[in-house]
Amino acid sequence: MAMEGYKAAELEPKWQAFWQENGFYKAERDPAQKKYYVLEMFPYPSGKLHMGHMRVYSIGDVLARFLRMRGFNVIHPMGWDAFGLPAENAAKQHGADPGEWTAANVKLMKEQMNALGLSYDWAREVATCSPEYYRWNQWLFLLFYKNGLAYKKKSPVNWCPSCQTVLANEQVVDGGCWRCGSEVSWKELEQWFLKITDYAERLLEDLSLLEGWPEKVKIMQENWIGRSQGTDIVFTVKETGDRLEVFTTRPDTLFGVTYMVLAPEHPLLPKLIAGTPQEQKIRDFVQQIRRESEMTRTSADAEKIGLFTGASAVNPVNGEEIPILVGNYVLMSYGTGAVMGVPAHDQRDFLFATEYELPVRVVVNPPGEDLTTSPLQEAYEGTGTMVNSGEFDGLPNEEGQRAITDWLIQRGCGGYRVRYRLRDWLISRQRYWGTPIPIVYCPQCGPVAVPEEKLPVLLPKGIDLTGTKQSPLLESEDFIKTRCPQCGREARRETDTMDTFFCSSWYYLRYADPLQDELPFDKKEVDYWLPVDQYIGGIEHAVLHLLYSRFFTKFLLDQGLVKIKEPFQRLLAQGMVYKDGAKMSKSLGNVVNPDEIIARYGADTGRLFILFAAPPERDLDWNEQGVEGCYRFLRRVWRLFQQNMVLFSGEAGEDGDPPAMPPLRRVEEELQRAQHYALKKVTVDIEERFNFNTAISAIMELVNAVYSYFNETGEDERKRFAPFLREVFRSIVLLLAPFAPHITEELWQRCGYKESVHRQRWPVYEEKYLQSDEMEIVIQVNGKVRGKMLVPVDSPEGELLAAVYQHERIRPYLEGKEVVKTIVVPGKLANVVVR
RNA sequence: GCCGAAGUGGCGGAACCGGCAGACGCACUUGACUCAAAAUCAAGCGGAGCUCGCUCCAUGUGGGUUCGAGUCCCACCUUCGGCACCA
Repeated sequence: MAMEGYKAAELEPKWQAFWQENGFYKAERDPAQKKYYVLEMFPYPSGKLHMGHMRVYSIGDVLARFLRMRGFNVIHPMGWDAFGLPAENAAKQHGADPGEWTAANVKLMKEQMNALGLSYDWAREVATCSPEYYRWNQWLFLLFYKNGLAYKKKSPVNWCPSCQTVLANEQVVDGGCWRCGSEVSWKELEQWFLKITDYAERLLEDLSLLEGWPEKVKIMQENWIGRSQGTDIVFTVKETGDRLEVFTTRPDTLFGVTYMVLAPEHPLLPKLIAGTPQEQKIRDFVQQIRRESEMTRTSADAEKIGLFTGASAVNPVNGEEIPILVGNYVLMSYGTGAVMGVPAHDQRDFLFATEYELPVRVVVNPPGEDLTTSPLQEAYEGTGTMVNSGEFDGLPNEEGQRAITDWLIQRGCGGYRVRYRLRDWLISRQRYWGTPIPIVYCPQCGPVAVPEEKLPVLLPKGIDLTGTKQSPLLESEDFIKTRCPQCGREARRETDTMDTFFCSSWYYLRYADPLQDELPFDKKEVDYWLPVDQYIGGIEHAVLHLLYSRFFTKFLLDQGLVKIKEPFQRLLAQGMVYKDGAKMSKSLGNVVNPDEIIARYGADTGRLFILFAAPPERDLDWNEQGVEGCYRFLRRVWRLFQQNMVLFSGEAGEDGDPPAMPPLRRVEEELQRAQHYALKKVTVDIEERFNFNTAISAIMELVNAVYSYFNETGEDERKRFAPFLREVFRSIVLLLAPFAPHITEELWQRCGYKESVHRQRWPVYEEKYLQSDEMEIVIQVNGKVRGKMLVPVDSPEGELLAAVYQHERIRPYLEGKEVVKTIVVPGKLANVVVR
């Protein structure tokens, strides 16, 4: 009889339809059950899944399926990060409606996801571009606004000339736009910001709660927040009497200050230079700096330029007068926009002072050295003893930091200060395809929030996106013209839309209650399902999306809308997918699409390979032959079952009644050990280590073990041990089920089981089957392996050593030597040290 | 420059607590089946030496700790990632 071959193309759609029709992956709140929230970062609906998607979603699906089998009430939702620039560009290029274009893409990608056999609860699907969703963006924006956390201000902002919109700091990568790479320039614009800086300390502190996050991501966030503890010091401008504040982390070097530098944008600057001979020169300089992009201006190798203003500042600690300069390297956006120059103890200042022939004064001596006697060759940035510092001389400089700051506090000219590198989050975008910011400008009342019951402010349709106005919404008179919600007079709407990261900062909460139309989500649902227990996504969001989401969660906690401090309990940052060592890209022509893989081998093979080729957090190289290998493995499993279906039929027990199975022999016991070893290994690898690659290899080993068992035994033995072999076969299917859901469902059904394999409990290993009465131990002499032997498991050390000394391979090494020491590691090895 | 991660066969990768380095897979070689091929099954597969049983060498480099180091410590090299005038 010809054996039926493995036909993925037939069985995969069959089972996908079956799961769908039977609502297999619907999740319901059930306080009696322990929940588990598995979430993968939702995609932008570009129209096509790529390998990176296939990888994240495969990882998430294995976890979701595994955890269901472990008995958790698993929520595994999916949706669409559907606002954004590509839809708008498609509209410009092909005249498509962004909404229709997006909807068509969503449909395509959803089909692809289903073809991969991903176990999503589609009843919870959300699309951020639907009014039912973005309405709550607006609602949340107003909540921020009412709490003083959303504000508008005019400031120099990052501008991407190609995307024609502003960018948040987090979205500027190496001086270029995160999306298109174009060099980012400056623009002075009135823009909406969210006050994420109010949460800087908590965002930093609570990183310690995130035990399940990769250290790397936490460090990146820590650096981004950039907390720095220091002192604010008030100098006085001699000529005008103005206060001039600086921030420093080295107040101990205050006596070493020999000049001061202001940022070109410093508000005091025009006053300082007014009417001086150098006024015009400095104005030109400032103009020139402002035209430069942030990239040029802040790149580390840009030349440091300083110009003397002619004014001088008075050092509060010693009344000394020092020159005030203006410099291109001082940033208005950090600290106070003014820095004190201490050339002796800061290498940057040292180089600058040398260039401009400013004095260098040592105020900290390294232990056992005196730097004051000869000219410095470089700055001394280390610790030491204070000198040239009046009453503070002789103090260790760390103490001096406190002493000087306290001294300043007493005289009202300074104090301790913590500063952050983090800036407020700029959320305005001059784009069409985004959430309209729900604000109305009234000539009488100023900016007014759109009342809650008037939400959503709908995005108008039929806008000419090829227009040249600052923002596409300015093209629509119908949209702009409105009435003031307060006084009813004619007013105009805000035309900026929100950064799409706003949408993705809370979508994981909406999944808990996706149809809710009274609130963004019902607290009851969110309190049950949240936090996300396992979040999976790309490392590229280490700062952006993950920081914003943490910020939202903390704000919502303060507002009493959620009761969690952190949204994502555990985070898995998966690596990238490469092909032949290079990034997959159209220009290289090395793109492999999930579609092709599904068509050629089936989803199960594709999933298996992408999980087998590398551990999830590492980069993965796509290799066609590796895919073949996984395909071969699945066919091998298929054949194994097809050839042994008799085990599952009545024929196994010839007489009809269940035959008494004879006691297992050594060969069966070994197979049983392999079985339970795999049960243990796969469980631990998925649950504790996310090492799907080694989990899969353990299943392969078990299959290999079955093959070799069959090689060593005959037909009748298989029949005799059928009940045992059935258990082994069941284990294989169950272990493989999360990875290859279709083939396992088919095999399970063919074995005669009625209920789905995905509704089974995860098999549990038994320690007793892992043990053997004999073990092979390694014998070493002086730490080198010299032999092996089989010993009873719990043979006492003495007996074991006696056997070692008698061992024919070992004896030659011991002859004429003195045994100095012996080491016995139970179950592993015996080492004899001789001299 | 600062912070972080990683360097293991021809390749992807194992080795979890310091205990047989190279699991599993790919590629390759050989045998069986076949008219032949594919598929499949079986066997081999880090390097060198040789009396074919072993011996020596081998986890980026150089040191160290230890009976024993891919694993721990010190220094260095290389690659990748993040930050980068942050006062």
